[in-house]
Amino acid sequence: MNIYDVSEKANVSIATVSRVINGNPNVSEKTRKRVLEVMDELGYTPNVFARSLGLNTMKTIGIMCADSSDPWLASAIYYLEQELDSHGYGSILCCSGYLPETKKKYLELLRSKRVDAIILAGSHYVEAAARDNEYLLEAAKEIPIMLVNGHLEGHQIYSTVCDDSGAVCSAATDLIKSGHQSILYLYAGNSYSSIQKMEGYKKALSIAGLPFREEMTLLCPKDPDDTQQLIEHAADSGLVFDAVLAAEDIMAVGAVKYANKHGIKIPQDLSIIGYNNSILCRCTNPEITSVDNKVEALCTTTVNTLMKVLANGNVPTKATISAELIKRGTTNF
Amino acid sequence: MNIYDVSEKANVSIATVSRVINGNPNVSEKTRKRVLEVMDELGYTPNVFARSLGLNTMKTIGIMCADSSDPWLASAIYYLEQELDSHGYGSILCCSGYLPETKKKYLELLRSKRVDAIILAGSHYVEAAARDNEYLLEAAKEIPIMLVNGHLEGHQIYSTVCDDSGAVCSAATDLIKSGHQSILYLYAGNSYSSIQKMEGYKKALSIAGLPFREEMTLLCPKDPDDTQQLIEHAADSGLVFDAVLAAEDIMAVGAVKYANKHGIKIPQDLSIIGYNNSILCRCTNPEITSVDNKVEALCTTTVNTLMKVLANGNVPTKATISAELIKRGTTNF
DNA sequence: TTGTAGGCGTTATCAC
DNA sequence: GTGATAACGCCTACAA
Repeated sequence: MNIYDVSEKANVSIATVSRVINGNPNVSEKTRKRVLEVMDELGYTPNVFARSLGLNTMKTIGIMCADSSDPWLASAIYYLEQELDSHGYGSILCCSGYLPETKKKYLELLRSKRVDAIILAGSHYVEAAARDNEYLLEAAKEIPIMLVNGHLEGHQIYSTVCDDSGAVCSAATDLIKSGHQSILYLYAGNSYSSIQKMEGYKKALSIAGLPFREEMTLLCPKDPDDTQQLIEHAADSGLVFDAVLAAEDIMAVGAVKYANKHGIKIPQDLSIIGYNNSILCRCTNPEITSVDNKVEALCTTTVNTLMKVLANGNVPTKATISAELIKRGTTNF
Repeated sequence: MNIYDVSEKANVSIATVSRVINGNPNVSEKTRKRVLEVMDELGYTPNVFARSLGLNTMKTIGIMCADSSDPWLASAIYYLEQELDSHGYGSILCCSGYLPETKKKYLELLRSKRVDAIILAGSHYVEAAARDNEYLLEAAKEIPIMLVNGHLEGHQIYSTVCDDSGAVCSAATDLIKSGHQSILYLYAGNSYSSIQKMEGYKKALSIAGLPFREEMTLLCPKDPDDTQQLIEHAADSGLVFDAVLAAEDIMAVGAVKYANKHGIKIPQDLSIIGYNNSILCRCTNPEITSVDNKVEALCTTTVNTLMKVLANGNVPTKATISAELIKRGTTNF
């Protein structure tokens, strides 16, 4: 079943059939109708492989993420897929893991599939060391690279980021203004957004004239119980704090568990703010105040930018979106 | 940059280059080496479009799910993608939503992309009414359809399911044996697995000689607060229960919130069991006892079955995996 | 062991 | 408005 079968049955040339398929106006209404009927009758669908070969594009975008089961990334994937689909693009998904080598390997894999562009979802793709980002610059020589919540300068590299720094700074400032002096900061690593967030924390302290103390920052695993233990250990060692600001909701959950376990009253004796505004915030008692970093907006903006890029439009290489604090029971403002 | 460029530079025919690419043994070691060197030097990658056209396959599997941001589906996608990748297959992702029309549309979309098979992740694809499954049977005439936690009989349709019925029955029986007489059952809808679970609940009651009472089952939305309110309303209306068995963790979270709000002691006055063993179970206080329905095993089994199918092996059309109860603080056994 | 040539199903460029 | 025909890049009989 191919274009020849259709052309034969409709008594036209394959060129005409092709025109009908592609909506070329140079076909008489009569012919078009006949061809469409035959196509329908035969249940004909154009072969995408042949079409891709000729056009050298599959109208497909590669989406990379470290781990699609991470809640934030999972919803990012959802919004990206939906938005791409609405623009007539398909998506091929790769979970690259967090290691540089595997990231590189999967990027190559996607490139070998000749996707039209690659979207890197999440802030795990831009490393602190410039040489570790070389592979991205390299790939961007060939196809557009879109970063969702990561930032890197380079030809054909476009970033859409949330103002994580500003959001954390603002959240910390809210805590300080409502009377908190010692904010324990829980962070997850040193990805692009982790660094931004940490800077926001430092900035808020600096604005308020409070000193930044290394021991008030805790590198936490992405697990509520492990986080709880870490906090417990810090407190046992004499660390005093009246608020917890977490770079990820899951760590804020750990803080809530810590407080509940030790009979510390939330928010009277301990205020807690999470980040991402995920469903986890609504599972604890009390529910967690959290920064909504606008996954959906990040994703739709990314796709819209990409569409402009693919249409050879001129587009800014960096777009920034503002976060929003969602107030719940772990804070008293 | 194509096979001709390589052949020219290596002073061999394109046939030889092709043989080298495809690991055909009929090439002298010397030639192979030279060709590989040239390929490397030129940075040559075979064009997948041309290859796909000739072979009529892209070594790509379509993955459909209702909503990739659902935690269970998100991890299913993760495991499917990883397992497919390890077998040298790529994955095209589609989020179809929950409506029959859109499911159908996306299935067609995937088919038009000529994927080698389609994996339907989650139990939302098999409807109660036979005629609503017609589109699956139709598609299965052309390519293999794999159901992850759904079951449908048909040519080229393969199912891998968790024994949801047995798991719920066993959990309910545990509750009954530990002294509970009135188990409130929270369910999510009437998908394949929802029906299985409900049957498990009924079976446990029947085995214990307890009556099944319609009013002891609550159809809940996938939201902890809405679920909590629903339970509250039922209790206000005079419904009495000493245990809650939920078909999804998120509803169990709602039950915990209900108990916490009303000062009901868990598990002394109310036992709660969830389903999926997701991260949500570890966010509440106390943590929720939950049924682990083995997403990873379901996914790897599905992919392994698929690989056999694609290799024309003879494989059973249905595989069943057992669930496991993970005991935590919301039960006293 | 290696090379030649035909086919995979489109799209696009010419003529007419 | 329509039709022939040459790409697109690869694989694979079949020949040598």
